Amino acid sequence: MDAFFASIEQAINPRLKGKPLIVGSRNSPRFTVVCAASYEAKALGITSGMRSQDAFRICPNLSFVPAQQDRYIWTSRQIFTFLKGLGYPIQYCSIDEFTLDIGDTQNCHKLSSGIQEKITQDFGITASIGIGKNYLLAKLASKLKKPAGFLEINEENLEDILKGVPAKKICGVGEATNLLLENLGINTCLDLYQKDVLFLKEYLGQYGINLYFGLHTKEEISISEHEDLPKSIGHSYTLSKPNQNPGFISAWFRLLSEKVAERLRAQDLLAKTVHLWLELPEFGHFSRQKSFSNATDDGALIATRAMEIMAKNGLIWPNIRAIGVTCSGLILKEYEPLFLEDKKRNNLLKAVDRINQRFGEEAIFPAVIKLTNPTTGTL
DNA sequence: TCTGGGGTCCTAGGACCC
DNA sequence: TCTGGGGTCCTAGGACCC
Repeated sequence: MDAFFASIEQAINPRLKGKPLIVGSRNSPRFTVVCAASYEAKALGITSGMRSQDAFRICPNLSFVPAQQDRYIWTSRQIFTFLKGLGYPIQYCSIDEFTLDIGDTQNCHKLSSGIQEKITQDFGITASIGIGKNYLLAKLASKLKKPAGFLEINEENLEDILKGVPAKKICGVGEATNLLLENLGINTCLDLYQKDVLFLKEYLGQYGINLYFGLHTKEEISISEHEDLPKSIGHSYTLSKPNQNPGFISAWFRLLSEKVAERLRAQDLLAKTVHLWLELPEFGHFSRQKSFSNATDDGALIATRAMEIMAKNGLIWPNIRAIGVTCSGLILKEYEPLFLEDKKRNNLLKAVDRINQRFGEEAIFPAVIKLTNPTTGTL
């Protein structure tokens, strides 16, 4: 989908249509970055990832909408369900991107325009479609004609198209890799496409091998019964200014851990590993992880473990600017707890989840994480 | 000059097992 | 205690994507 979050906001609110608009990561236009920019905003040079203050400098009468994840997730699911109904093997790539294996379907142009019309009709937004023999080429094709575009890369036009596109347009080639490629004299996608696997292996290691086969292999998407488990679930928050108050910091540990735990429980997952991530004004980024033998979906325990990791590394209430808690080592929760104490705790958490589902996300929560101003993060 | 927040994959060294 | 060889798991951190 094109400028997904911004397009949804414009579809819902007609007053925003045709206007430069950004969707911000937080409620306030200050202290936030651009999550998505409408095409009208992009035309002025506003890009996602940019600080919203800078965006306002470029365009003072920019419209601002805080991100409303629920809407985007809902729309994404509706589109996924529609695409799945077409009967081709499908893969979820990200909230606004899906891959279909259409095999040897002859008239892919007709299929594509049908999909595009349906999405525009039902949701008021546009999609771009790329066709290729594998994910990397299809994804590249979809990027080249945005918005509302269609491009097929096939054996006949492949060289013509790739020779005019810089190599860094390929998904996975970022700044560091691009610099390496430039030093090897590889500037266009075609340069990269024509290198052999041994050459790429020599200079890029395992990544070079993956890149070679990713570009050349004819790919198939298998229809797997169970959806893949996520690898990690995490939340982080940047404070408006550094803080080292133990009560304040531990409240944030708990809040982030609760958000993670809630998502674990929603997907019937337990986590074995807890990652702690901190940004310390004096030291920069700090991250440590630890695995535990008993996996958990309890926010209180996750918070305790995160704080243990901090203390074990000699950090006793350091001055903190940003804090993150992530869980990995995720396994499916297949059995209910055996012991009475665990069972009671489990039932309590389930009840809390049900109350919040019914009455809103913050209907009930541990008292220690009561924040009077979530924007500034004051207790 | 990283600004925020949510992710994935890969590397390389250490601990530990047989 | 060191000699050899094979393997897994854990951890820190880099690169990249949206």
